[in-house]
Amino acid sequence: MLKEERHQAILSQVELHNRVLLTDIAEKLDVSIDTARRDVKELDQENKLRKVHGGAISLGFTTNSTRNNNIYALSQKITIAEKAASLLKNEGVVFIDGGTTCMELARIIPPNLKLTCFTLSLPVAMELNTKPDVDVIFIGGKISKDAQIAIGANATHALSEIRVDYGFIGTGYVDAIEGLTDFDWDVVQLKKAVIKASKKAVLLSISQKLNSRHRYKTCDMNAIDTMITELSPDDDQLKLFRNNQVHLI
Amino acid sequence: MLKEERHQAILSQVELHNRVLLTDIAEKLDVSIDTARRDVKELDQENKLRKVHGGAISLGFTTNSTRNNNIYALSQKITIAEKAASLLKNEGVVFIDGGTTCMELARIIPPNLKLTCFTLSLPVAMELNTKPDVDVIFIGGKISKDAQIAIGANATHALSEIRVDYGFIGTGYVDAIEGLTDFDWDVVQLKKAVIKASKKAVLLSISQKLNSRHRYKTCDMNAIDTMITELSPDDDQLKLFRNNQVHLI
DNA sequence: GTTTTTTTTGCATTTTTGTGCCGTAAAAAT
DNA sequence: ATTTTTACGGCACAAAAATGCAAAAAAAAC
Repeated sequence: MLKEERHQAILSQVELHNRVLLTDIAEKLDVSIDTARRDVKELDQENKLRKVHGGAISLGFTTNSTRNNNIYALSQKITIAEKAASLLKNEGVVFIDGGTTCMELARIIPPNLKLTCFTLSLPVAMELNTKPDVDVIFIGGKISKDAQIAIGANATHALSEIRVDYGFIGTGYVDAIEGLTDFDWDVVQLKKAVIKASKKAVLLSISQKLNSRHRYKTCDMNAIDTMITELSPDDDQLKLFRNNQVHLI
Repeated sequence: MLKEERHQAILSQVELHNRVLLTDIAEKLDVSIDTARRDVKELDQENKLRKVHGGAISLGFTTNSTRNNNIYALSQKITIAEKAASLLKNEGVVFIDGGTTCMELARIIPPNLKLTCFTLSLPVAMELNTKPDVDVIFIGGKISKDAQIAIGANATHALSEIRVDYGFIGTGYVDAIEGLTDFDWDVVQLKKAVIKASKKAVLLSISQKLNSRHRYKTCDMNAIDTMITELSPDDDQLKLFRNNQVHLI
């Protein structure tokens, strides 16, 4: 059997079953494990598949990073995400909310950092799932069409049974006096539950949201342990928030 | 024998078998290996075939495999998905599994069909979420890195509390006698739970998976209510499955 | 018809490539 | 912490490709 033929056979196996074991290749194509390994290695270098310990998996699984390039205020959100990432510790257990800012946080998690991440957000879960050393736990429930997060009693209840080191959350509106507010009642219920489940609640918010408010209240500012904006902590725009016992980063 | 004759003979061999060995050419056409090599080299330069170490392979053979960079056997999977979609009824409650075939099913759900869909798969949930009239309920749990589905006791238990009209599932391997098998133990546990939670279990599988088996068993064929392949129900390849009380579509 | 030139072919030699086996290192599993 | 599985480098052998050369065959020229 020609090498090229084997390569084709391996690729079709990978695409058919999404994964293949080296031992299976060796047996099926009647070659040694070493040859199977070398074949897979070459195909991996040609980007035809992805080699993993003990076998290979289809690229289709990993290349679905359809990055949305037109995120509002992306650079600011990346700044925030980087600050937030500095709080992450190896072997930590955290919650990551939905929303574009939290999505950026998920995206920049260093590849070798061991984490356990809870989330309610489908896109965040997908992104986290590309990190080899991150355990992802999705809190199930009915999925909200626009926010793409799980909502409802089921999700809220599931949150009541966990306790994480850090809960990274976003909010629609934030004000030094009114605290965190939003216009979606379901979402507010969830966020309350998240804050309760977090030893430390970390708010990620771009400065444009400061001093804005809406209908339903998530919590007071003092329920927030740390607030992260793209601004320097001693920026004038943050002076109203220094009265509260909130850490600014 | 003229060179041109040999070239024709080599080409016809390649077209017929998709491949040919230099040694076979030399023997069959009664020339030395060197001549065979030189012939193949020329044909390769004329782009009539592709020369590889030890022989030659048909161009179609390789371009074919590089073409389906997206999803393997996509057209077949769409055929299956369309058949599966015909089972969907308005206001129905169904479960949709992960995998590329089930993903196609999720994709082609008609926009005005009112459905409640349970799923364990992140990509399927994302896709379903784009349908305005589909209620999506994600069954939470630890997310499996490669399959991108929720696994574990939590998910299994959550499944035990629901009952859907149809459970559309995929499988890694299927055999008329051995039934459905897979090589991921966690996934098998999940599928068992899905089948239990379904009034009718519907298996979606392309014909290439027929008569293949692996380590762990999901269920016998008779646990499946309906099996859908891209083949016509009276196709010969399905004859072994007619003994079971499985509907074929 | 013969000679010359060009092309083709086969052979020997060297170089490259492919494959299996082994020992050890690294990673997972228990 | 120990055992099992998997990965990787080196080695050896075999198969194939490249190269150079010379003989044979075919084509062209005279």
